[in-house]
Amino acid sequence: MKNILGKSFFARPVVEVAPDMLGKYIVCSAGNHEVYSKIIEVEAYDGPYDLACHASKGRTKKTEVLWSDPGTLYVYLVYGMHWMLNVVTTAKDYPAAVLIRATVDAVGPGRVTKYFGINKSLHGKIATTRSGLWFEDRGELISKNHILRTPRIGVDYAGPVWAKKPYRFVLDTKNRLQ
DNA sequence: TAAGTGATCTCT
DNA sequence: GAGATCACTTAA
Repeated sequence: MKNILGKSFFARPVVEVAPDMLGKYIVCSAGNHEVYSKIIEVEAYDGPYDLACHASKGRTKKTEVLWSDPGTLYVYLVYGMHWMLNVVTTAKDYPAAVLIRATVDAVGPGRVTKYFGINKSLHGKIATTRSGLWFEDRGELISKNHILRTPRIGVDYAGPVWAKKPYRFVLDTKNRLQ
């Protein structure tokens, strides 16, 4: 069973979408074949008041994609060398996104994008059609008991409240095997 | 543990 | 234009 995740999947509060993405697959078309991998770790960034979310810095040329339709890809470079892959969620004109932090084949957000060959060319592209990059539900059921919640990584600057929000979702190691 | 790397933002 | 700041990785 391979169901592509559509706009309705992403058009929900980001703290609901994020854990639901665990166990789903990222699929990326590469020439005449497809590269895919199962998602095992994500983080949620929720709106203009979340100081860890880029949208809290204001709507700029860099961040404006966050205000796009749910299912839009938000890709940007950090530390001059690592691309981060995010998916816009919730609703158009509400800036929230899920950061893909790890798959079974690539642990670490910078390594995920390297594994799939992702760069700025996907920034602003829609992820709900079978072109470029999209997400699939391959029928793997994930029990809530197997999802760990922790604070997000690398966002200490966001202040005591937002830095501590348990917006990081990790699939229990026993359930990572493909 | 710290260097590497570059886009972007916040002052001048 | 200069300086600071990053949702990180790697090698040591």
